[in-house]
Amino acid sequence: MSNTPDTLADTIVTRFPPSPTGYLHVGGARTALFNWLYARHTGGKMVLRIEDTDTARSTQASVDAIFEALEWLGIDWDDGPYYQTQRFDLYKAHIDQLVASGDAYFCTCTAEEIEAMRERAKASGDKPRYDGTCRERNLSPSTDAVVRFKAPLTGTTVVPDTVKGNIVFQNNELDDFIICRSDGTPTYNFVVVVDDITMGINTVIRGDDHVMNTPKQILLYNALGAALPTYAHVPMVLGNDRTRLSKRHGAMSVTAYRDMGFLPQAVLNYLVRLGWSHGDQEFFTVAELIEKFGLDSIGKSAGIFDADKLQALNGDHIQASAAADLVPHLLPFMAAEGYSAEAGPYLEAVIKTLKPRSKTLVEMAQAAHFYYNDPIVYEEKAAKKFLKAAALEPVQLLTEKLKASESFEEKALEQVFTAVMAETGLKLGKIAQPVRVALTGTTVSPGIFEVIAVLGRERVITRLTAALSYIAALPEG
RNA sequence: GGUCCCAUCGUCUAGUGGUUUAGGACGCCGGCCUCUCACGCCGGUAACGCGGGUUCGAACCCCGCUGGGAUCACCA
Repeated sequence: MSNTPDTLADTIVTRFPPSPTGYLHVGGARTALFNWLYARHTGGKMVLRIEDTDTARSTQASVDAIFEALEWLGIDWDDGPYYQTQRFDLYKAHIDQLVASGDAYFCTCTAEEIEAMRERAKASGDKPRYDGTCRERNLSPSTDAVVRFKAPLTGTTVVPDTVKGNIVFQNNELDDFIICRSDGTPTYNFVVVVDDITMGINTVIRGDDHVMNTPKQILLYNALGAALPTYAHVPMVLGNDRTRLSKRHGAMSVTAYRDMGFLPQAVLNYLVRLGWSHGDQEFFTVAELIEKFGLDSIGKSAGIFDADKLQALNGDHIQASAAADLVPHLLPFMAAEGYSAEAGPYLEAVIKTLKPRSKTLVEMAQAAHFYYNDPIVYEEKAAKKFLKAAALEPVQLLTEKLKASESFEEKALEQVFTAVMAETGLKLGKIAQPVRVALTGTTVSPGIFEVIAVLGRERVITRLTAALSYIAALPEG
């Protein structure tokens, strides 16, 4: 790993810095996606950085979960993963630098004293913040001292933001925030800046819940003598109650959507459209996104996560996918449904019949069950309505003709049905429904000719014969 | 409460002063297609938060209000 900043000034370098305190949720995934798309779009690079300085809450399981989610989404990176806990020496050096330059100082105020300060400020209607007790005391390092950044008391700090324009903060709203805890570990706002500088990050795309941190970070850039990155604070993704996404909003983890039968490209497509637009276009392939994504058409207002729309989009992506490409995604869901299938022409033919009628892979796996399920178990209502005496003659006739038919192509099958209709005088519905129940166990399935063609002669004859026996065994009446 | 951000159909959005009776998508409701359910197609429902300006003309520009959100740690 290298700490050399990228020297190619016009190469875009973005980053995705998750903190491993849980799974990757949809909001985080969108942030990763925007950074990734922008890097890919510009031919730049994306850095992955694990922000694990909160050792109490960070877990390896979370790190693994994040990798797993990113991999499923197809989001990769060019540099890293870096772990902040492995960079403490670097942070320490920068803290020393700021202390030496007079931009930071040691503070020995206790938690109680700080608390009292806040109470006093609140009582007098002021902003509760550090009052600068140790600011000019020139204290030396000691075991219980923290290091505070010496923030300017007057003036303004402006955050130049690509999405929101210039955001102006009064410096007297900021206080001397802590950059190094009494246990010697650096704090978030500090490590982010040191990392972004040393990793050569020149484009920071993140949720706008970070805008309040940005002036502090800008002050740090200034003190460290580094050039500011381009900022793009993207509006947040909210739950349907319009508040920050959290546990109570139900499924939030990216992998939960994988497990519910969503395609990664559909999730990506949905997420990118939540806050970014390209005219009226709704459907995008990943390649198209890379080609078209840009910071200029990111919206300004927060968006609400809408599972219905995701599902509709998932249906579109299923429909747009080649059957062969769906195979590896579908197989695990078939296994979960309790039956096994194997990749091959049969599965692909099955998928073709199901693509237009499936919103998720779970639905598809459920709907595909009958193609593999022998013998067919009839749904009670379906059997009662269609597998009765009246169906005996046409189904018998159809079975005979099917046995004799040379071809099992849909065209030929249609002719067979036409012949049966002519001989029995029945309409197609009267014949197709009993056959559908005989072949699938239900009244709902893909087109009857499709089903017969895909199942093939052997299965069809076996199932029709079984249905005939079933009807024959029925008690009179 | 302070600070900051935001404001077009229920939701995601197009729209950057006149081409707008405000378009698309999801959802919802009808209809068509039809061997079932879907798909598809056709049609419908539904929005510029309010009040002031600026302008010959405002969804688009300015101000105020209201509403919503974010954030205020020795978390990240």
